[in-house]
Amino acid sequence: MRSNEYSDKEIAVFNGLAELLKQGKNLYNIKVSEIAKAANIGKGTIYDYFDSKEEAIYMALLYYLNTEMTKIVIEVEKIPFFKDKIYRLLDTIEENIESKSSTLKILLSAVDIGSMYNLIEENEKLIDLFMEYAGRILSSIINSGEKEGIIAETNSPYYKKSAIRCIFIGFAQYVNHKDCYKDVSVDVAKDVAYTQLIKILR
Amino acid sequence: MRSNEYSDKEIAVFNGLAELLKQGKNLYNIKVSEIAKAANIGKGTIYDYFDSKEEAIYMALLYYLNTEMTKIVIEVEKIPFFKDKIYRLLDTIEENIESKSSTLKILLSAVDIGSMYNLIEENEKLIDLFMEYAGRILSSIINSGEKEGIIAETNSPYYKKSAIRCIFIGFAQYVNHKDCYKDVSVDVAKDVAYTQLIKILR
Amino acid sequence: MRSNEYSDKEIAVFNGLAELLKQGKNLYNIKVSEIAKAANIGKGTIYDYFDSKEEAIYMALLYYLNTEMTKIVIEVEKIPFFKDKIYRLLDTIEENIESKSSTLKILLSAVDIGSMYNLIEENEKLIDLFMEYAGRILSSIINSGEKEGIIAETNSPYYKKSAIRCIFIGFAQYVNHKDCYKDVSVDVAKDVAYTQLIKILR
Amino acid sequence: MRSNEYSDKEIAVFNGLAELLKQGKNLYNIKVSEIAKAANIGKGTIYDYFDSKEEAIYMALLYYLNTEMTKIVIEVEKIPFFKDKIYRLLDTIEENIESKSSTLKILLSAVDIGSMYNLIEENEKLIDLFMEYAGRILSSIINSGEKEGIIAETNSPYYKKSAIRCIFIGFAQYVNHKDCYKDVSVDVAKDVAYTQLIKILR
DNA sequence: CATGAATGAGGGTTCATTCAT
DNA sequence: AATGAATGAACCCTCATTCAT
Repeated sequence: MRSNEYSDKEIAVFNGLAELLKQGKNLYNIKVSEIAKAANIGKGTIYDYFDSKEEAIYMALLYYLNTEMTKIVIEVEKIPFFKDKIYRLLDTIEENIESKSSTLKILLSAVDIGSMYNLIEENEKLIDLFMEYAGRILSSIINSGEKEGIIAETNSPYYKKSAIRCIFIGFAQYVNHKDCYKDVSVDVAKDVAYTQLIKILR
Repeated sequence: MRSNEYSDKEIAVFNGLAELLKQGKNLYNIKVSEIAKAANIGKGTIYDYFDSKEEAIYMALLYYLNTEMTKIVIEVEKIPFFKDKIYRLLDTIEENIESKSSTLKILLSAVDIGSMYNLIEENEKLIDLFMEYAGRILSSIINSGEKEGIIAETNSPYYKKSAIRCIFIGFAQYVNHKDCYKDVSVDVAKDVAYTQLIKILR
Repeated sequence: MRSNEYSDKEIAVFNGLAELLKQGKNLYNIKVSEIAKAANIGKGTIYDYFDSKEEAIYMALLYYLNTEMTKIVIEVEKIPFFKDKIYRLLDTIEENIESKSSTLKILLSAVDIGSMYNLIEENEKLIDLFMEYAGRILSSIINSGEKEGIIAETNSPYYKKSAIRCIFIGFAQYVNHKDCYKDVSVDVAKDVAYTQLIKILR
Repeated sequence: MRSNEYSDKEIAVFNGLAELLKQGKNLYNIKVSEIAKAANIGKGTIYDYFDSKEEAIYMALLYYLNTEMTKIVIEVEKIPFFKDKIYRLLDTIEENIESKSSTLKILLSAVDIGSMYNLIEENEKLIDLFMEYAGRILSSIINSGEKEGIIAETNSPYYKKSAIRCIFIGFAQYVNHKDCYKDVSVDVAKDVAYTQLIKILR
């Protein structure tokens, strides 16, 4: 999925939308006129490239999901060691949730939200796409873990995948509700996550 | 938080809203006239009890969060044994996610969605309230686990809580995306979750 | 037109309405609920005595027009001398325009406004009624003026009446836009009015 | 205040509103959809040029007050002689009150009515503007009257102005309530007005 | 008789979409 | 191709009126 599959105007719309979301606008109140302005194009132009506002938003989410997840997948696949992969992803999760301007964060909250528009079917595609990327990341991690003898190969594939997924989601929850855990630093939370993961997978 | 804190009309609005959500209407497109119709009251009556559509929706979410979570907390606290508690909650998660008509499911997806309206602050309250209930459930589980010697008391409170939370969220993910795991039955997924939990907590 | 032609509730509505107008509420935005509250009766009760909000307002205007104008007519008719009559009316005009709480002032501005509601026909009645009272006042004045030899009887009845009317309206204009005439005191304005009147009628 | 300060659409709204008023619609019940229809534009377009219905109405009143009063002022200032000025204005008053389609008549009744909307402050501006135009007309008349020796210069400025104003308002009253004076023709009423004026000013 | 809770028609305003330029 | 002025359907909310108590 290369960006040059999209025209300049489409990219402009995607970026304009991302910009608005970063500024705190929420996806549900967003107006076409705002998108057009943020994209520096005329309102009518959006309708030359998209059939509706909803489609434009959906395409933007899709674009960013691909862009951002591809970056992460590539990055993780480049890291040779299990532990480094895990910590890199914990860092990524932290950054993306903490940062107001993380397109991924917006995406992740948007994914479930897509249903707001009558794009439920399309929404499924977004989720599936995300799962696909997640699958690739999990595979890469399991690969390393097994090579390094950290993961007991007797565990079922589901067991292994769900274990890793759980740990990441658990950490994401921590970051999301950090203020509920004032006595737990981020580094401690990461170490806890890693320790738990090791225990499960052994 | 007893229901008789609310007037009949308020309850009617809450139920009407739940009804609509169960029917697949989504929270973002919902119209006041639909709510009124579903609640079997006049449109204007809503405004005798709530200041705005948004407030009505927020109050409904709050009401159901309290109602449903209270039920679950009470149920869990009545169960004496660790393992039974875990399996009961796994069942609850399964039921709530599977069932189109689960108000809790709607709630959980709505909670993060509440931000759509300009009730972000109120939305925080909803999340905090959920976290509070979740905390009570976790405490009850940990209590049993420690009594029964399943949970090593040397683990930090955060370690214990996050472990349990992770496992539940992980299972919720499974149920949500069941079709991605066609070779894994629900019972297997539950057993995996329990096994993982035991491993982490030991 | 004695007040005992009206029931207590009707009087309550009239007074409530007057109260609201004195408080600066304007006749066009006034709500039935406000009238009911000001009248210390239930909203529904108004409909036991009036067919509609508009009718209630119209009846109140009529009531006050009668009440206030009757007072003025009686007062003027009691005064024996031409000059005193004129000055008494100039005083009355001043008081009524100056005072925020003058029901007559409200009435006079309301009279032309009555057309707002679809009571144009009724509005005509209000104006006619006012003209009738005005006619009695003018007659009384002319009577005195002629007896005292201030008014030349050779003038036509229209000439005489219009002269007096003009002078009063002119003074009313002065009071209404007093801030445009900062160098003219009220007493001077009254004297000017009287002087002009004498000149015309002679 | 030239009309090209306004866009075509604004003028269309002004004219549409005037049209509606001429048709007997009253300012208080007027609907945005009616204005739009009368202006031959879409309802939404009004909101591209005005912030609210009230603002649109206020701007229309302002526009017509300026337009109509400017016309009258220019006309009067062109007339060289005192008597002709007076009779011209009496004619103008007659025409404007008689004609259902006089925008000025509508304006004058609207000016005091403006208070209905919450534009009381703006309403003041309208009245002040009217007074300003009226002041120019009075000055022009007095100027001629003094040159021609009709007005005794010993009279105070207020005396002179209020005299003229009174006469005009008095005549306006006659026209407004013509049916109360069935034995007085318009021409007689004008002559009476002029005679009275001469008497006062001498 | 008196009430005020309930109603729903109605209207101001917004904003996605169109289309003439 | 690109625009943004214009549109009008849609929807939230108000408030005059009703009617069960």
